[in-house]
Order: sequence, then structure tokens, then C-alpha cells
Amino acid sequence: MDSTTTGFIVETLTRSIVEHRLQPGAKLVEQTLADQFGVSRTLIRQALFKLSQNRLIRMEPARGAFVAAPSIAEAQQVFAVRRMLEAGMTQVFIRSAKQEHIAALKNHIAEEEAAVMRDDVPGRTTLLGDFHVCMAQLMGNEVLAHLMMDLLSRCALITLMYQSAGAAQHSHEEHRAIVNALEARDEALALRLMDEHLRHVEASLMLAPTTQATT
Amino acid sequence: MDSTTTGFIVETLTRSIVEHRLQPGAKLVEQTLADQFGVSRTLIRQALFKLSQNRLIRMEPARGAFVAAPSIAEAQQVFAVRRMLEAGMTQVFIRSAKQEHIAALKNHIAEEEAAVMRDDVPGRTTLLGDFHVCMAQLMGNEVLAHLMMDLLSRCALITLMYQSAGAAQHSHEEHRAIVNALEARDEALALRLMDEHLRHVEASLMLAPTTQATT
DNA sequence: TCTCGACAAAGTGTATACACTTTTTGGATT
DNA sequence: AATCCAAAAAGTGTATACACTTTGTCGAGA
Repeated sequence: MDSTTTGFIVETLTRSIVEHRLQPGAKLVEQTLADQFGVSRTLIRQALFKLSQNRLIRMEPARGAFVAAPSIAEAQQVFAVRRMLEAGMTQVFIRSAKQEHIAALKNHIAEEEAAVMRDDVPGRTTLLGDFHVCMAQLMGNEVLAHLMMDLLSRCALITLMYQSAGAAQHSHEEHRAIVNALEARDEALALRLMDEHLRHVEASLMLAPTTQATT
Repeated sequence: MDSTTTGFIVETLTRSIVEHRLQPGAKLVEQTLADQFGVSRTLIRQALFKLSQNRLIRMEPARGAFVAAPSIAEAQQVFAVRRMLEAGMTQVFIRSAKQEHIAALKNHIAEEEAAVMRDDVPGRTTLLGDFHVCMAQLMGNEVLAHLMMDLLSRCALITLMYQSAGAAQHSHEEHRAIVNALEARDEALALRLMDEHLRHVEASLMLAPTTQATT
């Protein structure tokens, strides 16, 4: 399985969805995609199934695959989980991180800044999310890292739909503050900042709850 | 997708694996399974793919599917994630749970006890894991509940391989203590008990690290 | 005009066929 | 006897065919 052909299709479709070339609710017809990619429906179906696991699309029996339009309620649940998990993660991180790990985070933050500055919407969304994935990866826990990627891909769509440039800027600054707290090994502060950060991101999304119709 | 036929195959295979009728490392040949279930390889492949997402089997390109034999290292990572996540979960639960939710947990514990008493190995493993899933479900957060199910199915195999009757008994008693702390709304105690509980379960597994060869 | 139903078109669900890769087998050579 | 190579067998990867479901269209009847 996943002979890189399927992987390529998944990546391409993911980009199309995340960059809004495919709108939430749009139908993905198997034969059409098969023609476009020059493969059979078999591989397309494999790819669609993977995308449905990532919650980027939704599959309805005998009706087909549709680009997901995650509800506000679902996003709130995802953020609730992230607050629970990332509090613990921050705690373990601050106790075990070496200086080089913190340097890696600083490096990441520089990339974030560049993306925010040049107003690169898909780029900044990815990077702002990757900050959290990056922390997980630096801890050397594959399971945790994979889980964070999953959670972030899951709210990537809604973040993209609702996040303003201002909110992105704010998010970036909060990341910087968190890293400073980590470097100072101030556990209480880091925990508080992380919790507030996640609440802020969530709150910024809720400001425009009626933009997107459900499908 | 998942026209219940695939679902049935997944459930049947899951039971076979969890109840050790299929041993870790065993190969799953598609045509053989297709004949047994009376379907084509197409549906078998769908089912195998789902099982691989649950980490119950491992798929190697062009070589086939094998029953997973999760490593000790992987189990440790899963438990680390569970400690991070369930601390937060316990905290939120104790602050928001109604009396009826605590009653539901007590009810679950009664079932656990029965399974432990009658020495029903697959049953007790499932129920002991479900205690944690149950908490998540009672909180009304679908995402959290699904995540817990995922994490638990992921270490179900290794738990089954390594958990002794004594450890199961111990686990059950710790669940009881946790529920008592929840009912008393003693947050600090509940957090401590949950953390210790997860460490105990993990420690009990590590006692016999050389039983199963890798594959 | 509106509603209902039958028919056609489009699309998904499953089975099967065939190509390609891996594994096994059986001998020939050393 | 042991090793290596080639051919056969077994098994996976992908494409295609066909059945069945859903959706859209068009005309008849009220």
C-alpha cells in the first residue's frame, strides 16, 4: 500500500483543499479525479479514504466524497482536547528540553515571522500549526507527534476559513512568549501562556460563526 | 464506504487478533481471507487498511499484512501521551461532571469487577480500557472520546500480551479509587491517582519485555 | 402550474482480470 | 554437502467491468 502514487494524490488534494482551490462542501467525483491524475479509480479511492481519516473530506455511503466543512462545535472540541494535551506536553517539555531544542523552536519562530510578514496565508497557517507539532517532535515521542499532526490537520480547514491576518500576527507573538517562558524554565508561566494562547486562537475563530453554510 | 460488510470484517479480525487466535507477526493473506469471508479481495483490502490505521496490523509494500507486535518503546510513548492527556481530562471532568456521570462510572466499575472475578481475559482488558474511554464519552466531547479509543486500541495488544491477572485486579482497584476521588471532588488527589495508575499499568507491562520476539 | 412517477444519466460498490514483485523450489555447480 | 541461480508458485498492486444506488429530467394527470 501507499506506493507513493497514492501518497502523491493525497498530498495534491490536501494542498488543493487547504489552499481553497477546492471549496468546503465540493463534491469529489472519483472518475474525474482518476482522469486528472491519469490513474484508475482504485488509487483515487485509496487516497479519498486516507483523506477521510484526516477529516479533510467526508464520505457518504453511495453518495460520494465531499470536502469537509468542520462545524464550530467540532472545532471547539478539538481545541478542548488540545488544551488538555498541550498543557501536559508543555510541562514535560519544560522539564526535559535541552538548549538545542529551544533553539530549534526559536528557529521555527523566525520562519513563522517571515510568513506572517509576507502575508502568505497557507504558509502561515501551516507554520503556526507546525509550531505545536515541532514541540512534540523535539520531545522524541513519535506517537505524540503524530497525534498533534492529526489534531492540527483537523482544524487546519477551519483555521484557514476564519483566521484573520491580525489573529495570525497575534498567534505568532504568543508563540514567541511561550518559547521565552520555556527558555526561562518558568513552568507556571509557560503553562498559563499555552492555555491562553489556545483559548485566544479558538476565540478568534468563533467571531465569525455564520460565514460558512453547513453541507 | 463501510457498507457494514467491511465493518463486520474489521470487527471479526479485531476480535481474532485481540483474543490471540491470530498471533502477533502472523501473515494475513488477502485471498485466504476473501475466501473465508466469502467476499472479494477488494473488501478485504479495505478492512486491512482500516486495521493498519488502528495499528492492529502492519502493512509492508508488496509483502503483505502482518499482525502487529507493538514494541515496548511504542507502548511507553503511548503511555506518556496518555499521562499528558488524561491529567487534563481528569481536571476538566472533575470540574464539570454531574452526579449522574459519576454514577455511570460506578456502574462501569461494577462490570469491571465481574470480568476480573471470572478471569475473563479479553473481557477484562476491554473493560479496563473502556473505563478511560467512558470518562471521555461522559464529557460529551466526541473528538476526545474517539482519541481515547484510538490510544487504547493501540496498546490493547501489548496489554493483552503482558498483563497478568494480578495487574488487572490492581488496575481495577485503582479505578475505584479514582472514582471516589472524583466523587469527593478532590482534584489534587484524582490527578495524582490517575497519574500513578497509568504509571503502574505501564510498569506492570515492562516486567516481561523479552516475551515476544519482534517481527 | 404543481405534483408525481417513470426513465435516463451519473456515480458509487464490489468482483474480477492481469501485471509485477516476492518467495519458494529444485537442480546444477563447486 | 553447501551455495547459487533459474524457473515456478504465491501474493500483492492496479485497472477494468458490471451491478446497484442515487440523482436529474421530462411528461402525464390533477
